[in-house]
Amino acid sequence: MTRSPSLPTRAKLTLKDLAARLGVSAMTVSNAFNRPDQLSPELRSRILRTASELGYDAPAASGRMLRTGKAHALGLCCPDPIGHLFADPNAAEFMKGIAEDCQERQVALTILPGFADAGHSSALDSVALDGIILYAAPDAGPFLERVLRKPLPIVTVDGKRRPGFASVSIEDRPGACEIADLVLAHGHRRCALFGMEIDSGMRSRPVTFAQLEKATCTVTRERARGFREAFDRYGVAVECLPCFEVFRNDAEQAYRLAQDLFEKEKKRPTAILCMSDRIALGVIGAARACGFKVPGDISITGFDDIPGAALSDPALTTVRQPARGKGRTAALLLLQNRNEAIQLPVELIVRRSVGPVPASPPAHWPD
Amino acid sequence: MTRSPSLPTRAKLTLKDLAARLGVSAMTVSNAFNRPDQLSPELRSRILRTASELGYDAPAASGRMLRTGKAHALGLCCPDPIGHLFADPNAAEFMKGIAEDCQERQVALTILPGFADAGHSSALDSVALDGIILYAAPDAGPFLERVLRKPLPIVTVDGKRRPGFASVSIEDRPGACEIADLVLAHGHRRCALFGMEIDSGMRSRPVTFAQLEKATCTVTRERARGFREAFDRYGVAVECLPCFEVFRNDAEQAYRLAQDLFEKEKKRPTAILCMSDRIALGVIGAARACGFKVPGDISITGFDDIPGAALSDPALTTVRQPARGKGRTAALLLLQNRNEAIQLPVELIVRRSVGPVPASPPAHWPD
DNA sequence: TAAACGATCTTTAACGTTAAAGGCCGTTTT
DNA sequence: AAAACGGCCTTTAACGTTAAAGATCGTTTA
Repeated sequence: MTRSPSLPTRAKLTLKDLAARLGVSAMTVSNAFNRPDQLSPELRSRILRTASELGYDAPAASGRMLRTGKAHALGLCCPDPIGHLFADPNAAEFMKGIAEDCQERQVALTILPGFADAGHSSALDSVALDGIILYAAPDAGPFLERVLRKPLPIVTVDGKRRPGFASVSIEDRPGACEIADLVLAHGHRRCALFGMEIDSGMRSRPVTFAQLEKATCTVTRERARGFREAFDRYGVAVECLPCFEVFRNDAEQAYRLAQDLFEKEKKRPTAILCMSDRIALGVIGAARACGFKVPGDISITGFDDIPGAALSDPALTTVRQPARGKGRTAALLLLQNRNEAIQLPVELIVRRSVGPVPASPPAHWPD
Repeated sequence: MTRSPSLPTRAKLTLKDLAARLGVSAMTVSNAFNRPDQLSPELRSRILRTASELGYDAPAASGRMLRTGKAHALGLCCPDPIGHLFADPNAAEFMKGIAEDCQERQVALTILPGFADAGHSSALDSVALDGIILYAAPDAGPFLERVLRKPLPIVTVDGKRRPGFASVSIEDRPGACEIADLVLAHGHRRCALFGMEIDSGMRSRPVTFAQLEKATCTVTRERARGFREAFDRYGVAVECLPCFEVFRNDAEQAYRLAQDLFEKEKKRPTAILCMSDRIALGVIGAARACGFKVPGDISITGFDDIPGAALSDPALTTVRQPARGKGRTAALLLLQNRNEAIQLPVELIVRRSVGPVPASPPAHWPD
């Protein structure tokens, strides 16, 4: 099936071809497209008309890029599979923020695929970009190294701050501390902690608090430390709390881990602190599936304040982070070539998922 | 703040510079990166080592692109603001599908910004791409024209099929017909219809069925026609049904329109057919806010089967479309340069949001 | 022993564009 | 009348890369 039998075949035309055809210089044709003030209106319209007739669309981007050095595209690097950016509501909000800026400035947003394997064949080297947003990268690893070597402006988001690179992050630690404080102030002492991934190992599992605190994933680590600050203040030994690592921030995995916890754990937590709303939503689901009332039997908190957090049942008490603002800020730093480290504020959002410690434990729970 | 004071300043190095420094030809350096079999391992490692020392990262993408003609990127064009792609669950699933293919083939996914205004300055002309996925484009308009003129492989998704262009769509009409049939088979006759946008006018409003049927937005139009087929079969005059256009498929807008309908409309519908799950979810919310039971008082149906559809209360009866498969297929057609028109099947998913016509109308509803 | 070969590296010539400088000519300034 | 100017178009020279063909030389084949 041919493209369009009626139209003149789109043999690849260039500025030069057009120029030859018109009897003008290539430069003049270029100017017709890019700098209307550089030639007479008549000639310009003649050029554009002929271009249109011949099926010449516009100066080729690749030639222009080589010459001008501008790719008109911002790259987004993310160690997780790309689908994650669309599946995770918090990531999606972040992307929306970037997208808004890109839209305004007429710059494309290029999502880079993760690595297939080693070797120099990765798309990272083949795609033309004006800058890179490195999202949620772990503290180290070959992926990171490769990206950081790129001779491009780079801004790291939700990652370790690196001297010489722009960065955007949020108040992970203070936020975690504040919400843990809220839970502790309600009298809870026996708590369980659900965190995001610790490193690039792909699994969900029970872990120690120390492991969370030493996560190579910055966000996990910082939120863990925030939790510790609050627990320390109340004299609660954080090492004794049951902790869990949830792979890729997935609600279902959190659901399963929580179910396990509810079924097996002897010491019953009266509150569960989750490092993300997605996890919290999964845990709430598990709690209800096991017959517990939230917050009557168990209090549960989240982090992020994703759009669904207010709509859950019960509405989730959480820490709001400006995910979209994070995206806008990152794009802005890149587009304005500003090398700054910016930390955005968070806000405690008290809804209905935290209550006082239940007078008596749920009947069917072993004490 | 300088980038990295300790490293040698990243003056822009080229293959040539490196080659000169090493005393070899530029071609050999190029081969060191791209075709290891073309030179001795010793020389290659010497080259790579020196490159690393000098801070030469990899052959510049812009040069490579010009020479090879490959951009290693697929473009995504969407007439709506980019944020939509992340906000709309169905669009997000579609994007995930594309992303999966891109990931596998190590191709980047470039999201193009919509148009700022007229003129040739749009990113569409400045960004290098290997192909374009045109998503949910209306049947006509300047945006469309511009995109279709591009001398690139193009696949239209959820849009009008055009001779000479690849396309991917789903069974919108049969799906709509089938679910309308289900509702009618339950005895419902007095129905209301909620559709997506009709054209690029940005508003939500009551419309006539004829307007829906003539929408320039292909999906809206096709689903309307599917509805008509079913209603015709049952001898129900579709022209008399209250219809609504919901701007940008937004749940909140649907909520408001539905509230209006419940408050003002004399003839009370016993069923509401929505052209998307998002709309349906909004309508369900409005129904409950007005004190109606679903499906006790009103039956409500959706379309798409987004992830949230099964989780809503009541679980939504809807038509499942393979949104992710749509994405994969589109990317595949582009990457394999296949010029085909593919229509993917849909499936009726019966859950709990459709019931029989209530024996008596809700007490507080005027008859 | 001559010819063919393979491994390794080099040379040449684009790929399509645009920044910068230059030429030409009619008009205005001094 | 010479000089300066501005409008309009052209020339030149990259931008950084790689496909294709060529050179060189030691080794294998006929």
